[in-house]
Amino acid sequence: MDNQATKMYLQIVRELRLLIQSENIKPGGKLPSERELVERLKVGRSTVREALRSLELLGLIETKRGEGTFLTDFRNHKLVEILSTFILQDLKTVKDVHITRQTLEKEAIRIVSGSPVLIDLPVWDSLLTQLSEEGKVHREDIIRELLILSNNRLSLKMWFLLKQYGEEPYQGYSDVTENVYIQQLLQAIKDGEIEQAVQSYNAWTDLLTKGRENV
Amino acid sequence: MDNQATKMYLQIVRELRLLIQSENIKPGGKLPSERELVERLKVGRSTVREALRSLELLGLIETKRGEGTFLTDFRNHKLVEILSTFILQDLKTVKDVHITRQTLEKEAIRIVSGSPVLIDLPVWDSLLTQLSEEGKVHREDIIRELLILSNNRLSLKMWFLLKQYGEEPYQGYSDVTENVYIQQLLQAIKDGEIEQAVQSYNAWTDLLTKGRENV
DNA sequence: TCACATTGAGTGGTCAGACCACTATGCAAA
DNA sequence: TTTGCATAGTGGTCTGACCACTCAATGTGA
Repeated sequence: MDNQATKMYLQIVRELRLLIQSENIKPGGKLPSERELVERLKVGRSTVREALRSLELLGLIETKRGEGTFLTDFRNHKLVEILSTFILQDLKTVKDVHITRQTLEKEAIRIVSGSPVLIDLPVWDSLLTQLSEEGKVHREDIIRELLILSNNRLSLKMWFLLKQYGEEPYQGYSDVTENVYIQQLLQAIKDGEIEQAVQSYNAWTDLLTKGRENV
Repeated sequence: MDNQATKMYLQIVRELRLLIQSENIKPGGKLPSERELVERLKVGRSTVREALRSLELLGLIETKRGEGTFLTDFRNHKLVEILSTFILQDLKTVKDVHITRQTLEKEAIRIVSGSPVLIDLPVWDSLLTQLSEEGKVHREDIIRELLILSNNRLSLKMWFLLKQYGEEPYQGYSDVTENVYIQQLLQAIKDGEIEQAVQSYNAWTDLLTKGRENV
């Protein structure tokens, strides 16, 4: 019936976004019933429900049996609002996604490197050891550790989202050069050398990005 | 059949996690087909699909028509736990919002200051003039200009959102000290002195934030 | 009139079955 | 051996049917 590459339920998620906007449905407000959405969007109910379930798991909507579906009242949960734009709207420019993501990563590096407590954690030595013994450490493992330690859940959450919705631009590019940068980064963090750490990060990232086209 | 308060599809999400663990399905690995899950979990296929769709929107799984459902290629299944935790309870602090926002602002400053083209724009002189003549420039005007010039729509959008949904911690705090920092910032941008610009920004922001803590 | 019980419409929750579109696989034909 | 095609298996979608629940209109008895 529908050869679209984009899956129907994602289409519906977008439609819902527009609907909420055009009908000015506010947090706590009621959305059209599933059966009404079926008519208006000309899709099956199960498909509508797949879209709604996804949004519910994300905390964007709330369903009450016998009553209806409601926009989550996130007056106190602004996080959700931010997440919703990521999910509901298209992040077109891949480049923007990558840069923003790198911004978050760099800030995490700055925060961690600037914390006397965090730079003394054994994890850095552990990673350095792994690097020298196994010859490889996954980029994501390091970055994730940094984001988590920087202790900003909002940033961490955004990072996850950006990571998911922007394709991974860093291919398995393991070679000696990369390992040097990684080692520099880890060492700089250990030493609390903030700008040196960022610089190593940049060099590392540039190396991995270079393999790609002039995006 | 099921009067449980917990919704079935959430139950299935949990079951899936257990299943992944017990069968040691690794990232990239294949999950049981929808029809097999129906038999094993004794539920309807649409219910299974609701659970799968949610996980897909979260980026935890990936589905390929004609092939099957696969675990997204994460390094650690710890990610799943972390994400789940986020979904279940959204602990956010206003502080996180502010810090994340400042991260975006600082990156914009770095980008603009590092661009020979951007630092030569007349807008900086214009703002400096306004500052000396009128004795005041709105913080938001400057920051917005920076964000826009940094030419990253995603960051700009995120910034707007954070600004809108996180309360504004910086209110009319105009005094001589603040103007000094603003002037330093603008001058540093003009000169292309990246770190000096960031430093001025930090001092400026600290000043405004400090005034608020006493409230 | 008032308080309470009943009923019915509307809504989300779940299930079963039916197609469709796509993919991989194995077997038969060249 | 290589090629081509039929087929089984998979996700994608739709339909219709119940169930469980909520709410408000309705009805009923004191």
